[in-house]
Amino acid sequence: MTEAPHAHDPACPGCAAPDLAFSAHDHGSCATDTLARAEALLVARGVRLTPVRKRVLEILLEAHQALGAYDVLNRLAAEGFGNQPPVAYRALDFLTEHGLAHRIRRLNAFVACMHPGEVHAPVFLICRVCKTVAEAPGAAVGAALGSAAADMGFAVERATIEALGLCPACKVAA
Amino acid sequence: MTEAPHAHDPACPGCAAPDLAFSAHDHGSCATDTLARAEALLVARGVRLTPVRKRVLEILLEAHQALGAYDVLNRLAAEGFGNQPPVAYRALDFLTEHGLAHRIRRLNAFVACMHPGEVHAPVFLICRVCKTVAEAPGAAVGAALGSAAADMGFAVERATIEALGLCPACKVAA
DNA sequence: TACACTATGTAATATCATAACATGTCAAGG
DNA sequence: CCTTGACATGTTATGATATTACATAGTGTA
Repeated sequence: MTEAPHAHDPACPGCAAPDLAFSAHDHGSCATDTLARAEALLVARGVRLTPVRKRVLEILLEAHQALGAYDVLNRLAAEGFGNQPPVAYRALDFLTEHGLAHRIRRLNAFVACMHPGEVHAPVFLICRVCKTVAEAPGAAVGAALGSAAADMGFAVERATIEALGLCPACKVAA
Repeated sequence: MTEAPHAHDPACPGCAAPDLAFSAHDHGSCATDTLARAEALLVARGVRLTPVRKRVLEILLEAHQALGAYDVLNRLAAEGFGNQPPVAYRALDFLTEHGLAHRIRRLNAFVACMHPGEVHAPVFLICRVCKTVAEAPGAAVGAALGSAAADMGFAVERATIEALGLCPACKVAA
């Protein structure tokens, strides 16, 4: 991580994000932890966390919120990496395939996964006011979906489950 | 409907689509029924099913599968309606807002809703082989999602639930 | 008719994503 | 050590999806 750890700041949109969700926490440590876990995981799989890929993962972790591919690209370009879309998309695709990042289709954006390696059917909660994206445990939802699909003879392989609504903070404010 | 009713044809991708899902049925009648229900519903709400809107709904019903906005636009343009994107997007947005159509985010596409007026948290099953989109009953999935979200203090307002996998026919073929 | 309201048409542009190909990097086998 | 093959990155170009802004036209009502 290049960003120093910092305490919870209600003005920071990232402060209600994945895994630690809508509660105070230390960005720096959760990000470094995640990055370390990610590296170990990829080594175990025999694939490489190259500079671009690593930097993209760091960018997502630092932002601690959903970023568009072009947001990521701009930051990469500013640091001397290639400045064409495929540079960002390739790294994001790689991270997504390996479960280190998730795509939020509703936002055309990507977030770092906060618990890489663990099996999880991700469920995303998107606050329509502050745009914060939280990753909720999705086992029960996934099971319900699998069951509804099975009733129709359909076999689920992947699922996109995204809820739009109000996070606790914005609910209070409203 | 401008398309004549026809019996189930395994070669027709629409023949495994919303509501009647993955089983044989009569396209013409399910489409005309749906259109009639839609009209009644809008009259009751005091909004207008104008020519463009009606035609877009018909196009979706005829296609009986997910169509991109530009697919819809091309058909409209061929029939003398405007040929700029807003023409299609406005009609599609209107239909979506009134529950007459749904947006499939994974496909950047739209499908006609087969049971307008009924409250339903739509769940979509997308076959990765034949691209067919089916709408499954989503009450249980929605409830699970609402509950998982509530545990984190998040209030769900809308949800996107889309599963990618294999439909019965393609499962057998594989 | 005049007015307000809604809907449609059109131009221009923004945003998101991929195909195709050239170049560079690196480690394993000769 | 050097070749070779696999993988990764850089770059050009283009395609696909979506929106903003403004002009025009229809609709119902006072």
